[in-house]
Amino acid sequence: MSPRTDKQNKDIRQKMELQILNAALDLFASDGFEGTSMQSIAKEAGVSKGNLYNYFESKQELLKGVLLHGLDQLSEVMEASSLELLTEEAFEGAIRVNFELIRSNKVFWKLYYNLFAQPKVQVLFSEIFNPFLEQYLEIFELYFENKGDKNPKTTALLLGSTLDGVSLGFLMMGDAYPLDDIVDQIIMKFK
Amino acid sequence: MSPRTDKQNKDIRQKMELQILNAALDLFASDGFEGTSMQSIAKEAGVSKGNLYNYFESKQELLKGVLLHGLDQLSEVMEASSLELLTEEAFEGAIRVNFELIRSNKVFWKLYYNLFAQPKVQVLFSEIFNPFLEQYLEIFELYFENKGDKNPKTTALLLGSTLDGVSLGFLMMGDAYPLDDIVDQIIMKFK
Amino acid sequence: MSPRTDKQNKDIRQKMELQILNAALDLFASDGFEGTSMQSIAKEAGVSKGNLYNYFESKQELLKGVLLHGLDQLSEVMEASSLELLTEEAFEGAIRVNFELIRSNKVFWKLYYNLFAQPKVQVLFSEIFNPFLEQYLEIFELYFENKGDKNPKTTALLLGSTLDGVSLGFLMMGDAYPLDDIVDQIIMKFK
Amino acid sequence: MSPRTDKQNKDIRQKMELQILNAALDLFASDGFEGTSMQSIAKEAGVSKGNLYNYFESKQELLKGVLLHGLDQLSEVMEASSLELLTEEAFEGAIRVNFELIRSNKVFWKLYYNLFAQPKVQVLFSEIFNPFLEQYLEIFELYFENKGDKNPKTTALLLGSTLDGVSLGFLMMGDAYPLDDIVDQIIMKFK
DNA sequence: CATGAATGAGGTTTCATTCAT
DNA sequence: AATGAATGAAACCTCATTCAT
Repeated sequence: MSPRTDKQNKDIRQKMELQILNAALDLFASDGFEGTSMQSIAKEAGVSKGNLYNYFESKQELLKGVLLHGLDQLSEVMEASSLELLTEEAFEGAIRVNFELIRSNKVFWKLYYNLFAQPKVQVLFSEIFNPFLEQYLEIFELYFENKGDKNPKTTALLLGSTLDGVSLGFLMMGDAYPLDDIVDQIIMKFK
Repeated sequence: MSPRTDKQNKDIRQKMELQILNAALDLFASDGFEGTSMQSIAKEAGVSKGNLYNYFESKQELLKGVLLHGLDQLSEVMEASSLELLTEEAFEGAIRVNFELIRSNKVFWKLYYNLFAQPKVQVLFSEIFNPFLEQYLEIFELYFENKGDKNPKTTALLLGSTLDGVSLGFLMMGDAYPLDDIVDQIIMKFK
Repeated sequence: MSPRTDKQNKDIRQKMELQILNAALDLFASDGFEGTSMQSIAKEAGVSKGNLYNYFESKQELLKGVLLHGLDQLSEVMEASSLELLTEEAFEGAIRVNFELIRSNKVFWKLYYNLFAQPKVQVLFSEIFNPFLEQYLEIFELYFENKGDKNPKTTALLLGSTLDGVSLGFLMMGDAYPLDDIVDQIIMKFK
Repeated sequence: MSPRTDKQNKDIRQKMELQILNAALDLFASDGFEGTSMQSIAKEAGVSKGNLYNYFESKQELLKGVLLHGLDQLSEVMEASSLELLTEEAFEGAIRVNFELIRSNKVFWKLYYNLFAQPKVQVLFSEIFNPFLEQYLEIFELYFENKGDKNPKTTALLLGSTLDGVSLGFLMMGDAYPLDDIVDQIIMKFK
């Protein structure tokens, strides 16, 4: 009956926070942000409604938390591919990794593209993902520039948009979408 | 003392319906389907809330009306491009026309991509656009097949996804997006 | 193209009124008063909503019309059985006729008992049916008094309530209710 | 700082639920089911509209709650009269008790007969009361059969309908209805 | 940090009735 | 007498958030 140590408290808090984030991610992705109630998140996460607000001070903040958490996980994987110049192999690898990431966390990416064109949360969305996206684009731009492309910026944008379009198609159509073949073609067309 | 003639009523109905459809399109596109209230549509259209329901029997039906109306306008323009085999010029023309359409009706296409990944209305969305999309894909598939492509279906899918991605990028970024250059590149890569 | 004569106009009006009354009766009986919309009555009767109000100035008035019309039809049949003293045969006949009436116009009686215990329309209901019911009771009272009953009023009330209860049961249960046998028993118990 | 204990919460819920049920019973009985708004129930019960829905998830469910609560109270009283064969005294007692119950909870029975012939809630009504009514009928059937009645089923039905009619009359007319005398007569006629 | 009862604004929809013609 | 477009109040219900404990 001794009081919990600080560390214990922190652990508990962290675990709870993770439960909430996971529950929210699942529900936001499958029912949409507006279509998900705080009630249902609380239930799914095994928390009381009131307690939810001790972890995230509003629904918007919770969404922000979910997105940041997803980005965190992403960053861990991508640490390596920093701002260096890509070799051809590294370029191909980056493309393939990109889709591995999507395949391994479909739910997160469904949410991502669900929010992509949603005006109501666009500011939040941009705040979070723009730095990430810009870095991505820069790496590609550098790569194309180095290959002698006259319009490396445009090509990088096109590649980015292609990745978006293909990701979206894969996420919507599921296994009917021949992702591997398509990735091969993308690489062929851009490498 | 005499009742309105049928023609008068028809005129009123048509004009009002159009007002409502336009108001709804604007608001759905800018605030999202769930984020738009029937109240606000009524106000924007200059109708009473109640009268809205004399024209569309539910919010869903109104959305359906908006989408079908957009598709109608589209079909008028695209009548020509029937299921014939495309020449290289026709192929290039089809791609360019595709983006002309988007440029000329950004609001509609914002709504389109806004709904694309929204679970709550996905069934309705598919019902309306799938036939249209499948026809599109078939035409491209035929074109690639005729060019000797071993995987015409895959290439057509990739092209479709690329168009989606680029459209989305253009709609989100606006004039900062170098659409013309990108379209040129798409044509180069696929022609 | 000569203008309609007054008589023609009256005929048309009468016919239309009847159509409305019948439509309203059907719908009130099957969906309840509050559950029936003026819209649906108009449709069923083949009139426009607006025109409905040229015949009955409100929903309440229309209900009143329906009830009065039903009572009218009733009175036609019952004219004979005026306030005279009943013989035993006439008494038995009256009971049997009562149920013939119900059998021959179930819809009206469904509405009758539907409204019976509905506070919202009770005033209207009483206004219309009380005179009729009181007359009925008086005849029975007279009959029982003449038979030497010490409490003819009470017996008449009990008979009235029994008729109500049996009618209600028959209307609710339909053919599963052995109406004929029950009527025989009522007559045996009261004659 | 500490949360309410489970017991406290349970107490609050129980008390509130009872308040709501009572308010709803009163209003449903006096204004009808369709004629009563959730708003008015909330006000009468001293709850907010929203909180009402924490207790009953729809208006229909609230009605169900009201009916089940009434039936519960009934069952407490009637436990004794199980499926045994009735003696003449017990039979007379059952009839008298029946009306005691009605006298002691007029509001509930007003609602009962108000719903009896209402199409919109008939399914719910049957679900709740049929088992109860069938048991009642069976007991009477048994009693009449044992007395040598050739048509015990019919007689039981007639008795049931008579009880309905008399209850209805009493509830509608109030003290002007000579209930005691009438009950005596019912017993005389059926015993 | 934890609970769940409570609030109240706002959402979609229905409908009796009026009105211009 | 006839039409159906239009109104606006009111109905049911949901939900993010707060609060007492």
